[in-house]
Amino acid sequence: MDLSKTISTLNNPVRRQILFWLKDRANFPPALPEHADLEGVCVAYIQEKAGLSQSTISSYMGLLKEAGLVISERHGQFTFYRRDEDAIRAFLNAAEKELLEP
Amino acid sequence: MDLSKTISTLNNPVRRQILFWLKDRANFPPALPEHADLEGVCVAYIQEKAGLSQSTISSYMGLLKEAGLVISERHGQFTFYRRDEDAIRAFLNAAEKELLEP
DNA sequence: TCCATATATCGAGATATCTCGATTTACAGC
DNA sequence: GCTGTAAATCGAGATATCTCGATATATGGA
Repeated sequence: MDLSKTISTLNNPVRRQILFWLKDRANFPPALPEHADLEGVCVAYIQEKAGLSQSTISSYMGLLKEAGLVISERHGQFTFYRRDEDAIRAFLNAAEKELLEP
Repeated sequence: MDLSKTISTLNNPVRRQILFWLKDRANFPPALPEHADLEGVCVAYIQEKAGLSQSTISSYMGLLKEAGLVISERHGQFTFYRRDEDAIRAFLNAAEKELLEP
């Protein structure tokens, strides 16, 4: 849990929005039939929703992954990203611990 | 509670450290006798502890104040800064609400 | 009023972040 | 192998942040 790294990753409205959208698969177009049983959302869908370039979203997802906030899984040509709920909770706990008294 | 603004204020190790130090007055030199009954720490003490320039610390304290994380009170030539515990808790609650499922 | 001290503000150079388009890599299917 | 699609990486210009020293403002005391 690198608090500094996580905070700087979250210090961007688009990355926070992506993390928010990833709470619910229904925020994205339905998965292809052959991906029906896979968790996560592929980069192209996230990109379309966010309205930024493919390269930007790819690197944003890389940052979110480095910070441990998402998990990625490759299936064929597709990379699927999903939230790491445990890591997100761990970040919030660490932030509380640092910020709150005593 | 402006989450974006608060996060970017916290996206700096020195500002987070200051907020941490302010948990305990004992992290700073003892107050002058004439300030014994006042809450908070003056800029010069914070500056000395942080080891950055006076102007930098003054503007950092301004940012922390703008973000609502600290409260300032002027007494004579001195400005005393102290944590706003309620606002800090409010930030953590807002962060949880945005980040956590559902 | 004049001076000293505490803090705030200003202007600027160095560094980091944002975001893009172009290119590269990885993979699937023919 | 060749082609097409998905994603990752690269290089760069625009913008923001960091941090400083210099200056301005506020206040208290001689």
